[in-house]
Amino acid sequence: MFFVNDATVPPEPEPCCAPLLRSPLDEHQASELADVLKALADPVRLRLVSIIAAAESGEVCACDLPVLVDRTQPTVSHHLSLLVRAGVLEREQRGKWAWFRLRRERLAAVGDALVNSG
Amino acid sequence: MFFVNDATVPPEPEPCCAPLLRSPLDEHQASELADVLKALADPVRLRLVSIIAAAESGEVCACDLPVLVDRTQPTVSHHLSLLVRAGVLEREQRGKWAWFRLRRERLAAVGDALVNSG
DNA sequence: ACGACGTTTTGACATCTGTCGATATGTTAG
DNA sequence: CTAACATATCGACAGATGTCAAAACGTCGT
Repeated sequence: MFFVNDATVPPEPEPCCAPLLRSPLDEHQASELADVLKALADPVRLRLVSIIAAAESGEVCACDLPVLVDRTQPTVSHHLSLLVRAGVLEREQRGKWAWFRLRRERLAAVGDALVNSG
Repeated sequence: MFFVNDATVPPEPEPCCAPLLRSPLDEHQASELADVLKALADPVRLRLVSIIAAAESGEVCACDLPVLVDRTQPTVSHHLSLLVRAGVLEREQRGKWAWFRLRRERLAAVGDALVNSG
C-alpha cells in the first residue's frame, strides 16, 4: 500500500533528510523527514538499530536478532525491511544468512536535521 | 505504574532522550526514545515544529496554525498537545490565546541520540 | 534431487493514529 | 451576566501499524 518496493536502493542519491527546522518545511520535505523518523519511532526497531550499531564487526546476522528483541522471526524480518527501505540499514545476503549494517550517514543526517533546528 | 518510583520525583525529570545507539538500548530506553520520535514522525507535526522554530519572536500563537498547515483547529490542537506532552514544545496561555515555543534542548537531545550512534 | 535451514511474504487480527464535526471549557470585553 | 471568541475534548471513522502463524522462497550440503 506504499510504493512498489525495490529491495535494495543502491543508486538512491541520498535524497534523505529534509532540510531543517530553521525555516518552515513544505509538505514534501516534512513527509520525507517524517518517513525516516517513522522508521525509527518504534522500540523494537530502535533496539535493532542499536544492536547493529554496537556490533564490534559493524554487522549482525539476522538470525541472531529475534531472540535479542524477543519477537518472532517474521516480525523481525518485517522491521528490518522497513529500516532498509528507510535507508537506515544496509542488507547483504551472504549464503543463506542476511547481514545488516548501519548507514551512519543517513542516521547522522536525520540527527542534523533536528539539531540544526536550534 | 508498575515499578516503584524514586522517592523524590522532581516535577519535570527531563527523562528524555534515551542514551544512544552506541550500545544496545534496553526496552525502557528504546520506548522513551521511540516516544519522542513518534511525536516528531508526522508531517503535520514536523511542519508545526518548523514553523515555530522559524518564528522571529520564538513563539507562535495557536490561532495562526490551522491555516498554515491546512488542518482544522481540533486537529492542530491535538498535534500541539502531543508535541507538548513529548516535551518538544512549550505552551503558555496568554489571555485567550495559547502560545507555543520550541524546547530546543529536547530536540537537540534527540538529535544527539541519533548522531552519536556512529 | 532432496531435505534442512534461514528468510520473506501472506493473511489475519487487534490496536493505534490522524482527521473531522460537534460540543465543552475557558477567557475577555461590554 | 452574557456574548463572542480561542482552545480543548469527545465521538466517530478510515486507514496505518505491530504482531503472529502459516506458507512460499532461497540457499546450501548431502
